[in-house]
Amino acid sequence: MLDDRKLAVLRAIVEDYVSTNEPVGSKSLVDRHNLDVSPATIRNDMAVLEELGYIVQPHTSAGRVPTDLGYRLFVDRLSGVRPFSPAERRAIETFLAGAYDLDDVVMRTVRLLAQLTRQVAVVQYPSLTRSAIRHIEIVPLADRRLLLVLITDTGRVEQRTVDLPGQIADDAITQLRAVLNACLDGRKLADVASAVAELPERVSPPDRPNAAAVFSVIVETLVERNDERVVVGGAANLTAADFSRGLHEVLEALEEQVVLMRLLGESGDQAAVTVRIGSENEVHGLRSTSMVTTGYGAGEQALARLGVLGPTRMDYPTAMGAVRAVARYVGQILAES
Amino acid sequence: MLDDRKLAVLRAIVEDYVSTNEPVGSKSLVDRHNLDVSPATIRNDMAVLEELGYIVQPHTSAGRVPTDLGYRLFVDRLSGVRPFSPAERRAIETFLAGAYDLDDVVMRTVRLLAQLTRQVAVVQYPSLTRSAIRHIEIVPLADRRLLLVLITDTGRVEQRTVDLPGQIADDAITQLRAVLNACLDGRKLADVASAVAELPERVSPPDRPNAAAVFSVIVETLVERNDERVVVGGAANLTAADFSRGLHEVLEALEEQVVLMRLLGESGDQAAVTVRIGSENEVHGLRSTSMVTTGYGAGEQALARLGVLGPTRMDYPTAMGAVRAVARYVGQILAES
DNA sequence: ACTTGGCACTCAGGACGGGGGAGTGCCAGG
DNA sequence: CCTGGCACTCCCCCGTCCTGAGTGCCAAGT
Repeated sequence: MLDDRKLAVLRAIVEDYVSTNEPVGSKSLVDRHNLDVSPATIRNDMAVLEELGYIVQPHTSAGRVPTDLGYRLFVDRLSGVRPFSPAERRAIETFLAGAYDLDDVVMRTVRLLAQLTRQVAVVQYPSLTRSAIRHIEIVPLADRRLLLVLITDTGRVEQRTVDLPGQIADDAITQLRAVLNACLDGRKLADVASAVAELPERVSPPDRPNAAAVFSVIVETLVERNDERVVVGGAANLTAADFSRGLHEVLEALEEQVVLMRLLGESGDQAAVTVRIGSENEVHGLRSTSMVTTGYGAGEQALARLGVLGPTRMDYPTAMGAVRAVARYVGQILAES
Repeated sequence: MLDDRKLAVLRAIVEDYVSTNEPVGSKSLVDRHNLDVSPATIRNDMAVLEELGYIVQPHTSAGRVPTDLGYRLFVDRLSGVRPFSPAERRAIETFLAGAYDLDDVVMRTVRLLAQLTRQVAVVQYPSLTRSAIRHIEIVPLADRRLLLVLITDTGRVEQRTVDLPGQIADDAITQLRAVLNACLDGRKLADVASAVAELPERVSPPDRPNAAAVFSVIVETLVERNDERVVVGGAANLTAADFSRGLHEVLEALEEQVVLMRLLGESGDQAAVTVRIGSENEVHGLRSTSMVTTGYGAGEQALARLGVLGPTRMDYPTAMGAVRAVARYVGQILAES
């Protein structure tokens, strides 16, 4: 059904279309790539490819354009991941190495990805749940209000205000701080919920209502409210691709943190680079875009995901290479700090 | 030179053009607004207005379009600020009141502004330099590395890692923490630099090199590196206005924090709503956009600025009203927390 | 069973060419 | 100073034509 030449034709169509943005016809195909057969032969192959749903023609008497299915076949079987040259790798590394805190790492990563791929870059903040607590700080703000600051071993700092049911004395705060740090330091955040459950008995009875308020905020922050932020960059690159009328929808989708989270999260394998093409995205406004994502993290386990988003007509090998390389180096940076 | 009717004509032209996005002619003017004179009279007025540079016609035998100068006159003398109805105010208030921390306040503010004005919203994080230190925390991360966390009375939390020249003992950290909090708590950040200068003598000599490293990071963070972040939202609204080819440039400018800072910062009066129209923006890519900004802050002094950005063809009264109202309520929220 | 050249066919897109219409400037009269 | 009338100017829309790239099909060649 799909002999080698037909696959080669599909690959050629994808490559040409990606680089020229024009439907590609049989004649220009044989010219550009050195397939040593005649245009007529190619036409027959293209007819088959079209029948199978890998390509379409926008209108009669026009060249062919890959379908989502065609791109899918392309990334799955026809294209590798373009590896990055040592020079490029060095550039990535030095660019990221200059960062001085987590926010900065994330910002730099977004910029870097956007610039490397000339697409929209999307980076999720390292997840809380996989990391461990390094320190908890409590600061009185007002009479019945505290500021709770949580520092994780990935360098992330979470802050939350707590409204207390009653007054609280300074030494009670000191006690509470000691208890919290004694019991929670070094705990994986995933385990915190259960650890917190046994805390109340360590607090002197009169302070328990206040302590309970603090505890519930901790649990809420870390476990239930899984509000990973997602940072987007390079939106200007969207104007290069012509989404005709859809650009508005794409931009809208990019502003919905929830939507982005879903897109990033729905990938199977954490370590591998995964590609979601066009209609494979369930999000309505992104039916004509593709996402290339992968997990990243300090060490082995993935803490979060990052990737790029662009038109389905995208240079997948390069995008995949960039995403993979950047993820790797961000992981290194995070592991070091 | 500019009698009342001519001003009325200019106002009418601006209003019509803003709402229809089409060059407005003499006839449609007298129809829509009840100027009780004939089209010919209006034509004469328009000729004068054109001569003075307030309006132009895109081509002969077309209606007139306001120039930047025209809009300028409009906002300065012809339009007030559209006040918001009590219902709208309540909506703003309740929307913002749900926020649980500073990040959330800023995010909500951006969304709110974008939605109210259907333009791009721009919100600067509350400035550090105007606020005071509420607490400083030091947490050992590794052998020769500390995490420094600064909490300000505006609820902002700054974090920075410090690389130390030498080892540091736990009790030295405790001492350092005590010294810092004793001397800096409640200080305005603007005064911190001088306060820090006298700190070294309070530290026991052997620890001074390490302490110095910490102090220099503090000063650097708070004073020299004035890295106020700017958050942008509602970029999708740009697609409604037709920037033909310039949309790319606008999006690019919006991704440059530095550019945004300059735009927000360059305003004179902190409290008033200021408008910068088209070519009044020195930034290259934003020559066809206008910005409406104002300062906001807890209490009287402005901590930072916020505003909206859109095409020069913008509903200025509404935009100004929205910016003013939102700034006011954000200030309230900040003052409370 | 493929491949190839030939041939007729299709259609998007650019060039050309009128109207139609909205708008203007000017002028003479109120 | 305002007004109606009038001639004029272009943009824009619409229909027409034409060209060129590309296709599908077929009959002949390997």
